[in-house]
Amino acid sequence: MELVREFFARDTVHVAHDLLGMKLVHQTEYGLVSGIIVETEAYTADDEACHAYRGKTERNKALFGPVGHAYIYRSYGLHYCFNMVARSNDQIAGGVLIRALQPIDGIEIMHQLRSVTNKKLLACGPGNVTKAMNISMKYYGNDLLSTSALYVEQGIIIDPAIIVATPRIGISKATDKLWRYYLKAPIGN
DNA sequence: CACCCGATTATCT
DNA sequence: GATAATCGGGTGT
Repeated sequence: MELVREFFARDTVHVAHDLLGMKLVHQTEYGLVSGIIVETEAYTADDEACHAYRGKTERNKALFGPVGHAYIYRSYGLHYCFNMVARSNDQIAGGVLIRALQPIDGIEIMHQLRSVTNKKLLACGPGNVTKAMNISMKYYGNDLLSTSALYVEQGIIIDPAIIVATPRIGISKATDKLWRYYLKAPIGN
């Protein structure tokens, strides 16, 4: 079951919270890989830690584009990080960083794409999510709600009681905002 | 136009 | 725990 566009046309922080439990699917050249989203972070245009904070550039333009599309950027010149564009009508830009997945389909493929065997660590960390899912810049700006190789769909229902909010990781500004969400307990299949 | 540094991670000690 | 790898915006000359 696919998500509706309106899901992403809400406050970025709410979307980041609600994306937990959703399923990210990628039809790769090696086969189908998918995982349940278990960790996210919200970034909005009025937030100093957000790439869109200083205005629109060639690199971050997707954050200003249509909601439900992909924003992908290179981090530290080495890794790729995957975001979903989400914002309400009164926000000019915003996105949700996908920090970790619980692998569901194509676990063998992920093993080949990465060199770790521990399933818990397969797609843990934003750079590792893109590596394990084989997501590259070719999906920059792609619609994640239309039928294509890379999309999100309804996953499992998460008990709000097991969702934890903490400051975001790896940033030096706006660390007072509790915009990182993850699951306190591992989820069963 | 040069310099600085980051929404990170693998690898080494 | 510390550090290298590596690239393109942002900032200020």
